Amino acid sequence: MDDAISNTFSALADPTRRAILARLALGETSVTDLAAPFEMSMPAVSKHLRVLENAGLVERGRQAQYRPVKLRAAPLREAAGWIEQYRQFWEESFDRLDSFLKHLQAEQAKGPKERKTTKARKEKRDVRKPN
Amino acid sequence: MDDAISNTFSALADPTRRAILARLALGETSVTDLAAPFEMSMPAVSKHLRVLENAGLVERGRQAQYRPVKLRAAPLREAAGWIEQYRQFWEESFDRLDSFLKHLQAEQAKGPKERKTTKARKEKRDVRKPN
DNA sequence: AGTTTATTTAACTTCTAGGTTATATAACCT
DNA sequence: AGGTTATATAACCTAGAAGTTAAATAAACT
Repeated sequence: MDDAISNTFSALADPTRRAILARLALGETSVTDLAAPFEMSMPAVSKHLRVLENAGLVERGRQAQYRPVKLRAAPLREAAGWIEQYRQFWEESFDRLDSFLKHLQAEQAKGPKERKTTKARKEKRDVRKPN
Repeated sequence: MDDAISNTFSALADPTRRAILARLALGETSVTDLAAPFEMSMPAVSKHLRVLENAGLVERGRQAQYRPVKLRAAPLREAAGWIEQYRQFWEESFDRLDSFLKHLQAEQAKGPKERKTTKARKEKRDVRKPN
């Protein structure tokens, strides 16, 4: 895992971290505060915060002994962007393929000769990590 | 990791899997096809597909020896939903907090007595895994 | 029936994520 | 200076993720 989006999604994949983010939406606060609702040690929370920070989802300040944690929305834009870029396409292609396959099955019922996946293999194309 | 959203984000956190999904947006295809662009073994890709399937992002059919892989958009809706639910709030709160903190710092410059985080601790509230 | 093609399963390895406890650092308060 | 509070770091453990190779399964083609 080294690219930004992977980091973002990975950070969001943990319920504790999502809860922390949700809490932070209510406002900036201290690490101890953030840790309170969870049945886990402070260092564990500290690590989660480190993950969130590495993903750029969170920023840390300093006020006396406190290291207030603050949200950063930028990576969220990226992540949401990635999903949206495909999602609506997928919703379409889901329906499109669905009807297409029904059509194909109806055709195969008559003459089961040509195999769709064989053709698909021929038009193989290099789709290497389009991120 | 056991909840649906965690599974979805976790599945999306891998660039190989995102590439597979991107490829599938072009249409349903076979496992061999999907594996082709990657420098990894078939079983590796098979495992990735299993992950995507467990996350509900993909559905598998059967046509002869082939197990065509097809997209499912539902979990994407959920994931995008989760992000959007907070994102716009975060964008706001980011600005809100920013100006708030500037105001606070200006105040502290005069009389550095009250600590913001101390107050925050008192109004602590149980935000246990709101998913 | 035997071979080829497509895919999965099994049995491993290696690395990392997420947790622990114990200790260190840093700033505040007497 | 000494004690308390807030947080981070170190050192460790365990489970699981991601990859490998080798073998098993399933359907097609002669």
